[in-house]
Amino acid sequence: MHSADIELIQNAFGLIDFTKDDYSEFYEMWSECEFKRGETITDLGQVERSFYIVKKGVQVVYILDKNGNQKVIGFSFDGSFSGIYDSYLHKKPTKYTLSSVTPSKLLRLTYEDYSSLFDKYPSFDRWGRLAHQELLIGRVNREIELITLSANERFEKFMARCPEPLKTIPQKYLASYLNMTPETFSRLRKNVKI
Amino acid sequence: MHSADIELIQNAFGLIDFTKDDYSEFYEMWSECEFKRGETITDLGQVERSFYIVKKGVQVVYILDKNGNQKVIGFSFDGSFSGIYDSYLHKKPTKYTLSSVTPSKLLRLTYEDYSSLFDKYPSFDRWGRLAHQELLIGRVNREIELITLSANERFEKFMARCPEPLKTIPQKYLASYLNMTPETFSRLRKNVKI
DNA sequence: AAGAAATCTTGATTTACATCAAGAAATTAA
DNA sequence: TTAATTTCTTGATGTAAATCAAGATTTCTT
Repeated sequence: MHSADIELIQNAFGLIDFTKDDYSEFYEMWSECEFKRGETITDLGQVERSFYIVKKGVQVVYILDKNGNQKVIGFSFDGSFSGIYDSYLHKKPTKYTLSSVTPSKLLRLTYEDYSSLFDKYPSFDRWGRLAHQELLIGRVNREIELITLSANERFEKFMARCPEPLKTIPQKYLASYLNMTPETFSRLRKNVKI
Repeated sequence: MHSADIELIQNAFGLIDFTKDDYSEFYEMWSECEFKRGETITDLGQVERSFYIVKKGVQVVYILDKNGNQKVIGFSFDGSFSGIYDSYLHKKPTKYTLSSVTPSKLLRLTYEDYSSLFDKYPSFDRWGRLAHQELLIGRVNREIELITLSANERFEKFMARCPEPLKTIPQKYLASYLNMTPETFSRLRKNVKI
């Protein structure tokens, strides 16, 4: 475990006070893995075995609708968490696919290690409460934008705050995340208010 | 504090082991309040001061879109939590309105008492982590349904699992929650696949 | 119980965005 | 570099659901 990785982990778990306890056992739980451009990390029907921190690259979680179209649920990239969370926590086959959009390096934590954290280090429950609270609020905000805004408004609002790593991936993923077709996305980009 | 209320609280905080500690101080934190049919509980622009457990009645959280249409984000009813959560936690004016659809009795907990819980009773952090985790998964599932399903599919899926208390409120609220107009909802009810 | 208010229904019309199609541009792989 | 592949653009057309409108029904209020 290199110091750069330890720093990455500490940043990802920002609400934990890492000066308080000895967390060496926690750091040792993580192992590195790599995925190629376009590689599927966790496929539909599998049980998610890992919780990830992204070292490098962009990953996408999508679901297939009944016409076989990919519907992007979310992204992960440098510094953020990744994985298919409900499958991981409930140990049940996933409806989603986690795919590596660009070549990626991830730090992986198994479910067994993840769950052991909360008994081993009491402060992780506090982290979990606050982290999930913020994730929940973020998800509701996205839901509001999907419900209340037009395609054009969703486009403009998203582009105004688009994280740097997402500016490098094919636009079809952003279009899908914004719940519109690549054609619509393309037209909005040219500022043709459709 | 009556024993029926204590039972209600214990059920709402299902993941807490109430046999382990003395929670009398916790029970005493709650106070009862009532709202009339159609009464606004927390209005747009206010800071939410309360976290609620519903004793009786149906409440709705909605946001106004730019045309002034109510967009229903969620419901609460007998036994569930209520309140405008992000405003409560972040102490900032809300974009939403919390309104009492039917005459309601709620048990209220102030933010000060809520936040004191986690230091007073360590097991509440565990509760918070797991409760928020499940809320998050539920919210993502709703998002998926909004994105991947047609109005007809959303209607059928929702009606198949519609909680009893919601069967008594005006259909326009359900329609809005399903992100469709009352007219569309009405047509789907007659099984006219539009 | 009667009147008022809100809600629901049904049909006609509109519209935002999807779909289809095909060529242009960019990116990847050899 | 060049061919192959993927992605992006642009126009023409289609459609699910919204909007508009107005009468019918239900629910509240007194």
